[in-house]
Amino acid sequence: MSDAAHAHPVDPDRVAHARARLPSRDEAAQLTSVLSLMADPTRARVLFALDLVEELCVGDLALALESNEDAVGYALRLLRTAGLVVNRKQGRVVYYRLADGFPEPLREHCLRQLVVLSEAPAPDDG
Amino acid sequence: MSDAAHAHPVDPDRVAHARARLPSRDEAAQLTSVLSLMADPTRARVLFALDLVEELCVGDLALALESNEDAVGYALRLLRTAGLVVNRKQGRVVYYRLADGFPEPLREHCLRQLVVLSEAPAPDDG
DNA sequence: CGCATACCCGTAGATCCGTACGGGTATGGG
DNA sequence: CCCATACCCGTACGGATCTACGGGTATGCG
Repeated sequence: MSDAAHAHPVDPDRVAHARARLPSRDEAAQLTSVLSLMADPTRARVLFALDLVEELCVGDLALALESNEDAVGYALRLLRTAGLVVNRKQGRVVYYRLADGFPEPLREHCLRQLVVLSEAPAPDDG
Repeated sequence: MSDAAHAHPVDPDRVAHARARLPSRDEAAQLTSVLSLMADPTRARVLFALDLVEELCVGDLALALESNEDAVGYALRLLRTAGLVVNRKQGRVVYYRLADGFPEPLREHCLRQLVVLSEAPAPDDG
């Protein structure tokens, strides 16, 4: 029977405590959707690049990432739709930069911090 | 032609600058894999719950999340494989808690901070 | 020893995501 | 006016990811 958990909570107190403070599944989905946007190599590197040089057009972005325009274009589409980046059109060229309201703690503590974390491997399964 | 970007960089200087400092695609994949682990409603709530009450068995976790054992079991498997949570077996019951080396900044600045961010909607596409 | 519980694992199915491709629009130059 | 450039969009395909299901192992109880 995998469909249901046990009927007798082992720690009813802790279950109630967690249950009361836990974000709802809908709230969790909302905040994880933001996280999902950075949880992709291409998008993460796009954000890194824009953080480094402030502004870059699509073609240069593809060059900097050693990627192609398709991948970068798709990444920018999602980032733009989410409002994490904004664009400025000058002639035929479209320049992208991080949005003014780009989450500072997210950039500082997620992206940059994760570089450090990825260098510290996790212990094996128990 | 979507396969290649333009041959003439608009800002060769910025391209070179970004290219030199950018994490490689492999490094990016490694750090985004960590991010991907939290970028799921079930796993994020599991981590939230364990952060709140320190220790919880699988069944109680499913109760607290109002989920089923399958979803929680799968979430714990990935979290455990990645070394983000550890388990302790007492009799038939398996208790889970956050790993000792669980990234503090990740918990503090990603999970908790994202709750605030999710409440500030992003502007529309430009 | 036989049964129920608590959890784990492997597999199949559905669903989502990222990439590749073709075509379209707007700008700029000859 | 015609063509090349820079970028965007819609579609189709391959791959990854999550869920659901059946079965397996270990513990505790009578």
